[in-house]
Amino acid sequence: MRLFHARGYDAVGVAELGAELGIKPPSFYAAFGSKAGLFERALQRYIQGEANIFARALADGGDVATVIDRTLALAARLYPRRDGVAGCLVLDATRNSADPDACALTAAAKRASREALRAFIATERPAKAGALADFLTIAMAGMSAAARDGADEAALTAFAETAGRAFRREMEAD
Amino acid sequence: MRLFHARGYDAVGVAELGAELGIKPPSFYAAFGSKAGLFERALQRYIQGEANIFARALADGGDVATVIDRTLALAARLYPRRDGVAGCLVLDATRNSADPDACALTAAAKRASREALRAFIATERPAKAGALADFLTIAMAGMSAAARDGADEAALTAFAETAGRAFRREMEAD
DNA sequence: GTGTTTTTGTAGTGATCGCTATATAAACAG
DNA sequence: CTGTTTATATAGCGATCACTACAAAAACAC
Repeated sequence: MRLFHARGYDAVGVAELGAELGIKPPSFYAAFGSKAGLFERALQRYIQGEANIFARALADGGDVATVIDRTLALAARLYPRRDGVAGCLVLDATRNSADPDACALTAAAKRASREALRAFIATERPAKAGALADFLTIAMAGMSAAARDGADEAALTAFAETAGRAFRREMEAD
Repeated sequence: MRLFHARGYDAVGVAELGAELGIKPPSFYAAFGSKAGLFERALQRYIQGEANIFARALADGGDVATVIDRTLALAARLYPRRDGVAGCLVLDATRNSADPDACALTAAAKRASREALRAFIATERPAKAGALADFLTIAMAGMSAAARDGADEAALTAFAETAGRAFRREMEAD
C-alpha cells in the first residue's frame, strides 16, 4: 500500500513488492494472483482504514455542511507528503497507468466515493446533490494532486476552508 | 505532444514516438538527444500555444477577477477528453513518473505558471496574492485531474463558476 | 565523377517488466 | 519413518524499456 501510494501503480515492480513483503515471486503470485490482485487488496485496506476521510467525517455527525467542512479539513491534514507518501491512493495511484485492471479498480472506488457523497448531500438538498458532489470530487482531486506536487498543509487548509465556504453558499443558494 | 498528453510521459515509449514522427531511433536521438529532450520541446510548444489558458485570458484584458473567471472557464472548456487527450499536459503528464528529468521540467513549468498568476493578482491584492494563486493552482489541478477521470465540460464549468465566485469573495474579503 | 561528410536503417546493448516452469525444501498424514 | 502434499527458491520465459554501435545510403563539395 505504501509503495503504490508513494510512486503509483506502474512505477513499482513486482520484485520490489515481493522484497518489501519478504517473499519471492512464486509466493507472491500464489498469494495475490497478480500485481493487480495485491493492488486491489491495498486499495480495500486503504478505503476501509483511516484514509477514508468522508467516512471519518460522517462518523462525527452534524449537518451536511459541517460534515463536508470536516471532510475537506481532514483531506488538508492527511494529503501533504509524509514519508514520501502524498495525496490520495484512490485518486492518484493509477494516474497515467497503462494497466486497465488497476485503472478499473480505482475508477470503481472513485465512483463509490462520489456516490457516497451524493447520497449524503441528497438528505438535505436532493435537487442539487449531484452537482455538489461533483464540486467536492473536483476539489479533492485538486488537493490530492497539489499535495503530490508538494503543497503543504497550510495551503491545502486554506483551500479547504475556501472550498467549504463555497460549498455552503452553493448549497444554500436559491 | 499528443502522445505525452494522452498517456503520460512514462507510458509512451521512444519507439512509438519515433513511429509517430516517421523517424527511427538514431534520428530521434540525433534530433532530440533523449526522450526527455523531446518532452521538453513538447512542453514548450504546449505552453507557448493556445493551451496556455491564463495567457489567453490575460490577453483579453479586464480586472483580476474577470481574467480569473475567464481562465477557469477556458480550463473547463479545454480540459475534457477529446481524441483521447484530457486535462493539462503540464499538470498531469509526469504524474507518477519515475523520470526525474521529466518531472523537473513540469515542476518548473508549474512554478512559472503559479508565479504568473501570483504576480498578476498582486497588481490588485498584493497582500494575499500568494494565497489566491495557491487557491487557483489547486482548483485547476482538480479540474485537470477530474477531466482525466472523465469529467465532462458541464461538470467542469459548474466547478469553474463556483471557484470563480469563491475567488472573487476571498479577494474582496477584509 | 570522386572523395568526404552527414544522415539513416538494421540490429542489438543490458536492464527491467509481469509472470511462470521446474525442482527442491518444508510440512503433514498415516 | 514413509508417502504425499504444500510452499518455496532458482532460474528464466518473452516482451519492452531507453539508447547505441555499425554500416549502408544519401547529400554535398569540388
